[in-house]
Amino acid sequence: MASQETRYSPAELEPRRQKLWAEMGLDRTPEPSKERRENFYALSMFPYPSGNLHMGHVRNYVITDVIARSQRLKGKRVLHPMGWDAFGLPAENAAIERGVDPAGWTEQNIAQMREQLSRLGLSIDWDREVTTCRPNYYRWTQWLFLQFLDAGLAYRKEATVNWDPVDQTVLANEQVDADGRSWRSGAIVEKRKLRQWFLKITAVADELLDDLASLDGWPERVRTMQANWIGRSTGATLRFALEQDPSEVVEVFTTRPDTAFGVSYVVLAPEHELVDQLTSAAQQAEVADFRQELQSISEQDRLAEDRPKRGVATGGYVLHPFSGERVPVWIADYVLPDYGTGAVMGVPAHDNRDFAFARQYDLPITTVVVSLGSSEPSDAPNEAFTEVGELVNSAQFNGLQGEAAKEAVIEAAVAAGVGDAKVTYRLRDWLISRQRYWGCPIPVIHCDDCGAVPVPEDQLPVELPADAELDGSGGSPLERHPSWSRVPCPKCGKPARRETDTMDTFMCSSWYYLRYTDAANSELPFSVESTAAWMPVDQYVGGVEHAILHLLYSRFFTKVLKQRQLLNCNEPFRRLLTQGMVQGVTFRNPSTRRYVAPAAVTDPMKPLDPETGEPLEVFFEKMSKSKHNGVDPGTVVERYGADTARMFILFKAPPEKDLEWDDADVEGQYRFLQRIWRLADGAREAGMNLSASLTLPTELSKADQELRRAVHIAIEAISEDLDGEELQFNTAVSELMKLSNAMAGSLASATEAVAQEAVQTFLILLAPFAPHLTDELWEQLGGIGSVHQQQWPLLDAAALVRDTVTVVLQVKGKVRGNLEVPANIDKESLEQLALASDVAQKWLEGNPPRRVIVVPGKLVNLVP
RNA sequence: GCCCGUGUAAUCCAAUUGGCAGAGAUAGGCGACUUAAAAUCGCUCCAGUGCGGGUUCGAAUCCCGCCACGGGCACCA
Repeated sequence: MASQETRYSPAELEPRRQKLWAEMGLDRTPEPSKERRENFYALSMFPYPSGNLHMGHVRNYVITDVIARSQRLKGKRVLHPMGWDAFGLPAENAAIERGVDPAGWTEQNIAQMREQLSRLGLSIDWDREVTTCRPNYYRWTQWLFLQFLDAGLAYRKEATVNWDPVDQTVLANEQVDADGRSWRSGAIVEKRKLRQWFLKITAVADELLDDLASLDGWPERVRTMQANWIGRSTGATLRFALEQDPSEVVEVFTTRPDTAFGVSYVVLAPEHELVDQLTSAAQQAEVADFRQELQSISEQDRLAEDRPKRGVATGGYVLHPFSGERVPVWIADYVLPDYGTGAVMGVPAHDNRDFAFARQYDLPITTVVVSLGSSEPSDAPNEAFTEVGELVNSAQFNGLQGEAAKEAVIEAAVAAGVGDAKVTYRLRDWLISRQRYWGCPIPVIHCDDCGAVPVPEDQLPVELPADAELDGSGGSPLERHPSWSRVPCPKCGKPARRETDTMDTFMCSSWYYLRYTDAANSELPFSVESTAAWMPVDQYVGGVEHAILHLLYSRFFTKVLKQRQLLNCNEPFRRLLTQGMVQGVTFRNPSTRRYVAPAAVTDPMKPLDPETGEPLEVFFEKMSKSKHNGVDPGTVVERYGADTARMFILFKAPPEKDLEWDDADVEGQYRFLQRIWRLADGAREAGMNLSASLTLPTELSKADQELRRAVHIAIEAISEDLDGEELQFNTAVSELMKLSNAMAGSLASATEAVAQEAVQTFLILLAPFAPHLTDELWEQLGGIGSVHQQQWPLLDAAALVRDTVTVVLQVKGKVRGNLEVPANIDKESLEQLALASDVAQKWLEGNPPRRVIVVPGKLVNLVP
């Protein structure tokens, strides 16, 4: 009879399996258990619905899906949801450019992306889908804003803020990069003085910083980035009274109160409010010129470190808080108005900046700290001594050292009423106002008599008007709307105006993971019970670009909601995996700097510019349209199937690392899955039936033992890769390949029960990675139910045991031979065997070794 | 300048955390099958782990000093 060979055809099989899963409700979240540890929350950072799924999304969601699927097989109740970060500028810009409706445009994109996502076979519970731009979601974003307002953590103030001239809105500090560019538009931001809404994230700065230590499931570098961003520094304020009016003081912040007696001058930021009062008549013109000049240069230039420090004397004097001596007051560009108190004490002997400044303007340098046990201070040091040490020239503080010196000075300052211990932060309050239409309206009404009045809860949501004019003419579209903002004051009923700013979209994404736990709740954003069951998220997966932004804001929300007793967890994300980028091969002509599309390159081994014939540079870069190096997930899925795409992405690189897209490797994965198909085909033809109940014989042949060993090695290794300290999908896939190689050579000749165990185990282990193929084969081989409803295989430690092991025989640390010995041999016998071996005879030349190192099961090292 | 990460075969990546540098894959070479090609199967070439020291019986792994690349922070008082 001819063989009934079948073909692996993902295009036919994958949609069919997906349909079955949907009918079975396989991805639905089970009722959570009361026992928290039975529940597992697997979460991907939700996407902005641009309408186009890209490879970065695929990598993100496939990683989370493997985790979700494997946890289900391990018997956990899994929550694995998906949603849309759907407010944002692209929708509004599309409206301006093409006259489309932002809501319709967004919904259409969501439908399109949901469709693209569904082709990947992700086990997502779509019943809990969350869309931040829909009133039934943003109603609760508004409700939460009112919680912040009620807690005194939301306030409006006039401040110098970052203005994005391209997107025509303000931005939070976190949304401006080190080069002063907007995270979205890339435009250099401008400074503007505006009245805006802020959330008081600084109120929990200490918790945000200190609790980083508890996040041992987070990458170290993300924790460091957050710590740097929060930037806590501990020190003191000292007050210097004005000479001409001792009731006024200049307050400085310093981390080195112990250097107080080394002050030669005080420097104010040019913007400091006391500058005018301090400036003498003689210095008026010079001070004015200097301030004028600073106005004309950009923030960037002013802050560039390599610039020489510049300043002018105000002609005014203050009095030293301890000695009462006159201290001249300067203004200088290196003192920033919005850090600390906007004023510093100049201690040139012990601060590099002050030292440079003092040198430049010939100001006195007084040494007041010397290194421990050192001699006399040098009169003309050539650099600042910035370490802590022993105080000299410091009156009653002489001889004190290090921290004790700092504390003594602070204590004395407090006692004399001239200073306080003080902690400052780099972190600023979160600016959440945006002058745009497509965002969540801030639920506040401004009344001339009552001030800023919160919209009563029963009037939420404050919905966006559907008929706002979006023509890009500048200014807030809500503000220009003829009627939307005109409402009566909820308190007094007089005509009042709605707040027309919308919220930063990061507000919407700071709590979406809580909504998933209780997505249909119409009474509250989420119940305490539902978050208690699921929170914190067990595994969060997303890009490292949110190391500060989203991840810091979400931690902030969590802490505030806990204080408000709306939530009972301290940190939202227990474990965090930051996946690397997906990069595409890029060809560039080094002389013209132009990117050449890979399709135009005839020989990828020796790439030449099709126009000029010049050789091209080849490298990998983040996929983008302008570089012509994007690979469309849809095309790949169409050609090879979702399982191949998933396998490739997981196998090609460790999850945190950047991944270089390579068509040849994709082919390789496709071939692997085809081999699996043929392997199963063979087993089926040989009559394998997974539902047949077979028992392992007590005596196994050598070959059977080897196959079982391979199976259980795979169970052990893959379990560790998926659930251990470090998630390693690439090695898990290679373990699967190893097992399949072992099976290919031995399955046909193995005892029936051993072969069945091997195939069954293999399919379950592979199921999280290639869910469609494995489910199909499971069915073809007569398995009961779906492969995804099975139990994760149990490790049989006995199967790993070998009768004999090969130990390495070293002489003086160099490998000189092997020894095949019983696995359970004791140390002494192993040593005897080693000494008696030919290798020992040959290399020791009859002399007894000085030392013998025996590592049981591994090696014997003879040291002559 | 400071902090973090990464350097292993032509390429992507492993290495039970101090124990034979190679598991897996891609590409290449050879062979089998084929009239031929593709597919498939089998075999196979290629590194002593970025560099220089050190600790150790033994180092990719630990320590010290460098280099390269990537990322973060940066006049923060």
